[in-house]
Amino acid sequence: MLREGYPAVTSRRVAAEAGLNPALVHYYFRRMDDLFLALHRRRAEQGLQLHAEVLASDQPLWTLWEYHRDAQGTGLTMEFVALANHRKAIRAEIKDTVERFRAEEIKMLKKIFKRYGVSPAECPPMVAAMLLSSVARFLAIEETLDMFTGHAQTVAFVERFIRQLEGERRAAS
Amino acid sequence: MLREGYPAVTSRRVAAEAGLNPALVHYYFRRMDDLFLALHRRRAEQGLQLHAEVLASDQPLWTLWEYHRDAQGTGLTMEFVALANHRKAIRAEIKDTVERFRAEEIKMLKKIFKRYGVSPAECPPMVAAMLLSSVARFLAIEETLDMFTGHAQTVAFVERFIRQLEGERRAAS
DNA sequence: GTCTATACCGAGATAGAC
DNA sequence: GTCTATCTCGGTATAGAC
Repeated sequence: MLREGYPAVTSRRVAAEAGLNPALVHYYFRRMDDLFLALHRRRAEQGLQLHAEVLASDQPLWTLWEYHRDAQGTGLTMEFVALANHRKAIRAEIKDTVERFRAEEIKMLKKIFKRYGVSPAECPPMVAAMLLSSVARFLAIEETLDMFTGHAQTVAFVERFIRQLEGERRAAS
Repeated sequence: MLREGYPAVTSRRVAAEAGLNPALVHYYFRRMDDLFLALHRRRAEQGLQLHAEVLASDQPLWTLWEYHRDAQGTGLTMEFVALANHRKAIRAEIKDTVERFRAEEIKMLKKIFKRYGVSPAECPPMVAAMLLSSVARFLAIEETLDMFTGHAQTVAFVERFIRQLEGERRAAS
């Protein structure tokens, strides 16, 4: 899914990867959409786990930023968004998940900004959530094309802000 | 391509849209990749035209921002990036185009920032180009999912910066 | 549960008549 | 140029044996 996009995820290939018969895929997941939904639900659970880790971290902004910077995770998310756009049956659930994650991150950033004394006037937590996700996703997309021009500078620019709030990154997550 | 993604663009469907025979598609574009490349080249030309308009504009930042905010354009660009990721044959050309556009925008922003007296230390033109594209693309992606939470605030946040530099938007492009 | 076999569809692509 | 006809492939999905 990550390497060749969701259209490459076919019952035949899934079976081949598992060393099993294609018919078995349809035994466990009647339609291919059911398979995608199952995968999506598993990812959503893992994502909630990660969110909890962010909140528990003593440098939550750094942790959140690193979480978003993960190119694999972003790549998969993009595939699911593409899937949502092209498959009516699963669109609603994917949209719901994306919205739930956004809402959680906004709540997280509200708490974090309050702790650091950032006034919502100078940077609303909602806007911060959008900017963080935007930049991280953009970088991830370009990396899949082996494009890296300006990435280091952009990362430095973002991390300057994070550093102002919670200092140098201490422990790798 | 925009509505259902590039995998939905098949020789049969292209022919049907044109009211012609599927074999004709292969007559004009031997492989489907040739068709995608032709489309991509036409878009690239139009993009260069738009870049020229940005430079000629008396409010270039506003014009550039509006250009990036176009959801259709962004949607198509995303499809071509997906295409580049999954089709070795056309990957190189698409990557080249994206890089060429980025380079042009950086050059543009250098000129614009110099005119407005923005020091590269506080905001490198390269970073500005990345941020502008990131946010605009992110908003466009979410709009395709009918998500709009936080969009207005984010747009306002970006436009506050633009307004600081070149004042209120005067003429619609 | 796991397999074989198969139906059915629609994709890309080409040959060859007109 | 445009068509008909056709090949081959690989996708989804199901029936039914084991």
